[in-house]
Amino acid sequence: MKAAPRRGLPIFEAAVQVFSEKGFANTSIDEVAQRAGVAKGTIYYNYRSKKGLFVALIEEGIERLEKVINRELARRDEVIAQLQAVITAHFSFFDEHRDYCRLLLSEVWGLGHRWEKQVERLRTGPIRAIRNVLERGQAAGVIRRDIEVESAAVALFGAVAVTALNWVLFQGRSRFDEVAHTLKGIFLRGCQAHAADKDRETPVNGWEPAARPVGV
Amino acid sequence: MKAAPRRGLPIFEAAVQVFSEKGFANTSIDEVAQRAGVAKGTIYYNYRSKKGLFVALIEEGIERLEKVINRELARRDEVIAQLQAVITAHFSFFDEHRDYCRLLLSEVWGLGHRWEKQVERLRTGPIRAIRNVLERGQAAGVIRRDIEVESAAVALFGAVAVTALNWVLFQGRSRFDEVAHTLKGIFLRGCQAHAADKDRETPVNGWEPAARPVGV
Amino acid sequence: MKAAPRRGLPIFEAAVQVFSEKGFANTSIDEVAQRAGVAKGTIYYNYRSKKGLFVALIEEGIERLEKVINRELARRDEVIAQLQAVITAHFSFFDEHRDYCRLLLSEVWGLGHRWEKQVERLRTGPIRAIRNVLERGQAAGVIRRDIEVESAAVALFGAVAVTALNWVLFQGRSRFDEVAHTLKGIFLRGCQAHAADKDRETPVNGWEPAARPVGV
Amino acid sequence: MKAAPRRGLPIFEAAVQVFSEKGFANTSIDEVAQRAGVAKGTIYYNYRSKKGLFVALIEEGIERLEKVINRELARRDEVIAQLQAVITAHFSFFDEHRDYCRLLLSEVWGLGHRWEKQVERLRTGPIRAIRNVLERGQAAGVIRRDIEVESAAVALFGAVAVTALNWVLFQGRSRFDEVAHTLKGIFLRGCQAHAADKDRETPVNGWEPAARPVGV
DNA sequence: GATGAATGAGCTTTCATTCAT
DNA sequence: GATGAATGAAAGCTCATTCAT
Repeated sequence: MKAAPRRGLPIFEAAVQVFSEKGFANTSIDEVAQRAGVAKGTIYYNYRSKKGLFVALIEEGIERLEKVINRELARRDEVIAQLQAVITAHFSFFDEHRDYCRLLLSEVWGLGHRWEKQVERLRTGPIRAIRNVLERGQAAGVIRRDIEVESAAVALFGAVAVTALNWVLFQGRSRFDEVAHTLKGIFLRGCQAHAADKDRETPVNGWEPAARPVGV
Repeated sequence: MKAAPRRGLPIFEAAVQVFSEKGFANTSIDEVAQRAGVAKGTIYYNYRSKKGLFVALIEEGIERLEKVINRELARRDEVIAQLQAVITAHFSFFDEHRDYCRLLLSEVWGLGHRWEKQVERLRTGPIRAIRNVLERGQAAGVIRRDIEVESAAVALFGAVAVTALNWVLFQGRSRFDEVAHTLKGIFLRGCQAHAADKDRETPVNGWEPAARPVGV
Repeated sequence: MKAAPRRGLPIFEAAVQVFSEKGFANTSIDEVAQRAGVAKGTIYYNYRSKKGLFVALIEEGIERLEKVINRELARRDEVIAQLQAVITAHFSFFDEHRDYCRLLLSEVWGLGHRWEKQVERLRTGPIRAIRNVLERGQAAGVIRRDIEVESAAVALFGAVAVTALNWVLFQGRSRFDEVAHTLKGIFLRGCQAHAADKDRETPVNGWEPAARPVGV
Repeated sequence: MKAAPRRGLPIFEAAVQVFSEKGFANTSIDEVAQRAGVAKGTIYYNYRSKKGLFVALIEEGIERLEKVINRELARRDEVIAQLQAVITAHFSFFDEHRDYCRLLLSEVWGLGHRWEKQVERLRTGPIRAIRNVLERGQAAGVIRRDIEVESAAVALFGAVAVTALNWVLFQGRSRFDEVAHTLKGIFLRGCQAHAADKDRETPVNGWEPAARPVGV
C-alpha cells in the first residue's frame, strides 16, 4: 500500500497544485518533484505511478467534498434547508479548493472513460447525496414530482461546478454571496413544489415533450 | 488560406472524434491522420499545428452552437418561450455532438488559461445570448429581478453541459425528453417571476447571505 | 540538362541569397520559391534537386572568380604586379559577393567531402591560377624559392577569404583599401625574393623545422 | 549543473567526431548517441539541446586553442620568435584536431550570425592574442607599421586554418613541416620590419590604393 | 528510505520530393 | 511549362519509469 504520503504531505500538496494548473497530461513528475522539494525517485517510492498519484489526489478530494456535504445535511432535518446548505457548502468547497474544482471538471468529468472509477465515485458520493435529498423531498411533497431526481442532481452539480469555476477564473464584479444566492434562488424555487402545484402534476408552463427538433 | 479544409472535411471530422475521445494532450497527430485516411504531413499542410487544428475545431463548434441558439431565439418573441427553446436546443446540440460537449467542457472550460481566447468566445457567444434573454425578461418583469444574470447564464450553461455529458456517458433508463424536461422545469420555474413575487423583491425562502461557512 | 535557369534568373538569384543567409541545410526550397516568386514545383522543374541547385550556384561562382582572376592576370606581365592585382581582385570579389564568400568558405571548403567535386574545382581553378603565378615568379627569381607554392596559394586564398568575411561581418573602423593594403603588404613582401636573398637559399630567420611540438 | 559531461567524456568526443564529419545541421542526435554508446535521452540529460551540445564543444575547442597559443607566447620574449611559435602551435593544433579545424572554419566562422557569441570568442581569444603580439612588435619596431594589426591577425588565422584544412583533407606530397615552414616564411617576412624599412614608412612596392575595380 | 543518472518509446514538426492537373 | 496538394521519412525533444547506489 504505497499510496500513503511520507511525513507531512509535501508531495501531495505539490501535486494538487501542479496538476490543477496544467492538467494531468501536461504535468511532469519532474515539476511535481521540484515543487515538493524531493528527488524524482522519491515520488515513485511513494506512489506507484503518475496515474496512481493523480487518482489518489482525486479520490481524496471526492471524499472531502462528500464529507462536507454530508456534514451539512446531517445538521438539518428539513429538505429545503438541506438543499440550501448543500449548495452553499458545495460552492464554498469549490471556491476554497479551486484546484479540485478544475481537476474534477476538466480531467475527471470531461474525459469519463479514462477515469471511470473516479467518475463513478463522484456519482455515488456527492451527487448521490444530493439525489437522496431530492427524493426525500419528493416523498415529503416539498419537491416537485415531475422532475427526474437523477438529472436534477447532476444538473445541480454541474451548475455549481461550472459557475464556481467561472467565478474563480474570471471573478467579475459579482460577489461570492451574490453568486451563491443566485444559484440557490434558481434551484430551490425550480425544484420546490409550490402550494398551488400540489394537486396538479403538470408543469407550470405547458411545454411540449421536446421532440428532438434542433439540428446543426 | 491554409486554414480551410480540403475537399469534404475528413481531417476535421476525424480530429473531432479523436480529440474528444482522448483529450488534447493524449491525441497524437498520427492517429488523426490514420483515422482521416491521409498522411501525417497532410494535416500539417492544412493546419499550422496540432494546436491550430484543435482551435479551429473548437471555434467552429462554438459558432455552430451560437447559431443554433440564435436561430431558436429569433423564432420566438416571448422570453419564457425563448428560454425553453434555448434549453431544448442547447441540450439537443450537446446530445447530437457529444464530441463537442466533451471538448468544450473538459479541455476548454476546465483549463481556462490554456484556451483563453476560446473560453472568451464561449462567454461572449452562447452564454451571452442566454444572458441577454434573461435581461430582457427581467426588464419585462417575467424573470425574477433578484438573480444575477451573468451567474444564471453560466449556471444554465453548466447545468446543461454537465447533464448532457452525464446522460451521454451513462445513458441510464431516463429518456431524452425527460432529462430536457427536468432541466427546463427547474430553470424556468427557478427564474420565472411569479405573479405573487411581483410586489416583493425578497426571495421566496429567506436564506441567509451565505457567510462562507464551509471548510474542509 | 535541366540545370539552366528559365528566362531571367530569379530562382538563381533568390537561391544565392537564401543559401548564403542560412547555409545549405537550413535553407528550404519553400523559402527559395517564395523569394523567387514561383511555385515550389517550378524549382524542381528547373533543377533536379536541392543539391543540384546548390551545386549550380557554387560552380557558377567559382567560374566567375576564376574569370576575374584570369582577366587581371592577363592584363599584366610582371609577376609582382600580377600578384598585387590578384589580391585586389580576389578581395574585391569577395567584398562584392559576400554571399559567395560565405558559401565558399563555410559550406564548400569546410565540409570538403560533401562537395568534393566543387572543392576540386576551386583548387584547380582560382587557387591553381595563383599557384601558377607563384611558380612563374620562382622561375623568374622574383618569388622566394623556399616556399612551397601549393601551400602558399592555399594560404593566400584562405587569408583573403577569411579576412574578407571578417571584414564583411564586423566591418570595423578599418577601410576597405587599408585591409587590402595590409594583405598585399604581408603577402607580397612575404613571398618576394629580395635582392639580398638571391644568393642564399636559407630563410631570413633561421627557424627550426617545426618538429610537431604542440599538443593540447 | 546539467552542462557538465558525465564520467569521462564519451558523449563529448563522439559529438566532436560526428559534428565535424557532417556539420551541425546534418548531424543527428541519434547518431551521436549511437557513436557514444548511450541512449538518446542521455544526451539530453547532459546537454540542454543539440545546439547546447555543439556550443559546449566549440567553446571548449576555442579555449584549448587559446591556451596553446598563450602557452607558446609565454615561453618566449621576442616578438619574432613568438610569431613563429604561434604559427607552429596554431598549425599543429589544427593538425592534431582536424575536427575542430573543420568545425571552426565551416560552422562557426562561415555562418557568423548563427553562432555570434562563439565567433566573438574566437576573435577575442586566439585572434586577439596574435594581434597583441603584432602590436607589441610594431611598438618595438620589429613589425612593419604600415599593416593594420586587426586584419593581419585575422589573415594569419585564416591562412593557417584554411591551409591546415587543405593539408589535412588532401594531404598531398608536401610534408607537415614544409607547409608550416612556408606559412612562417610568408608571414614573418611579410610582417617583419627590415632594417632598410625602418626609416621609410611606405610599403616596399608602391601599389595604388585599390579603388575597388573588379566586378563580375 | 531516498536519490538521480540513464533510458527509450513516443511525440510534434519539418521538408525534399512527386505527380496529377 | 508551371503548379501546389500530398506525402512520409527523419529529426529534435520530452518524460514516465527504472535501478544501482
